[in-house]
Amino acid sequence: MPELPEVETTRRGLTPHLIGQTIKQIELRVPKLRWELDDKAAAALHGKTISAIQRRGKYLLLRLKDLDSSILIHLGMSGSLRITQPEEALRKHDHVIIQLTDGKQVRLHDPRRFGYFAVVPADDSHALLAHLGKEPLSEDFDAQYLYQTTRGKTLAIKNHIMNQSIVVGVGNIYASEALFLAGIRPDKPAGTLTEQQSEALTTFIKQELKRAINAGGTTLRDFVSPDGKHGYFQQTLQVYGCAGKPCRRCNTVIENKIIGNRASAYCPKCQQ
DNA sequence: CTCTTAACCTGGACGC
DNA sequence: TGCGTCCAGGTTAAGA
Repeated sequence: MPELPEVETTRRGLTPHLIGQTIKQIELRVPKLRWELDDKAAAALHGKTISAIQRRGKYLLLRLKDLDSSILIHLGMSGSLRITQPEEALRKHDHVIIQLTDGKQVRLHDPRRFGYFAVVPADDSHALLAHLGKEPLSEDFDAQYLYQTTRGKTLAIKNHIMNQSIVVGVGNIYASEALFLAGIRPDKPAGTLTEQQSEALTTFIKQELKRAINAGGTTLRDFVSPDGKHGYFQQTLQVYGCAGKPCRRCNTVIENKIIGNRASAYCPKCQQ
């Protein structure tokens, strides 16, 4: 579910509920998600006030007032965060509960448990954050940067733009969509990208991420933003999940190819 | 260093 | 209804 637009939608949904709120208790209901969870570190945050919620790539960071630690959350493949009242019944896979002093709770729900919850240094020196690439919606991420980083690379361009140490937040859906719009085959060796293609790809990555954020994210399976609304960007997907169907542009059947262990849908005619 | 592969997990869809 | 198989939005550790 969560690529950059879904994480950003989550951040925006949580912000009005969490800013200025104080943590009463953090309950870790499983010993580990992607990695071990640390009860002691979580307990040290009791009584602390949330001052801001930031996003870095697909990570969420809850900043805490007067503390040199932050809460780091990753939603993995199936994670979501919801604001609930304490009397609401716990669902299976509600793994982390942050109880706030105003009575509300934030629950991290993650069936596949590929997500993560940790207390990390507020200076973002943690290994998971330290080596992240550029934010795709920043001016830093431009055609020249993409072009330069692809030189000499033989791996597929789709894998390159999904590499979080190059550019963050782009996952399987938006990589597939941006490559379609740019007219580039997903398995094209990254090093063979022309400057013109780099320009187009950069433009469409930014465009699609922005459009998806404005639409409230893509709803696949059960993605729900913290206020319970569903995103509706899925209605505008051109190739992702469309294998076997006619291309919306030229009617050629959309093909599916496994690239880097991930399903990759593309139009064999529109994308070269 | 670059690249590929397997692994971590559960649940839903589908075929028989 | 039930069982087996396949697939899924991400990431990284290990191996080639």
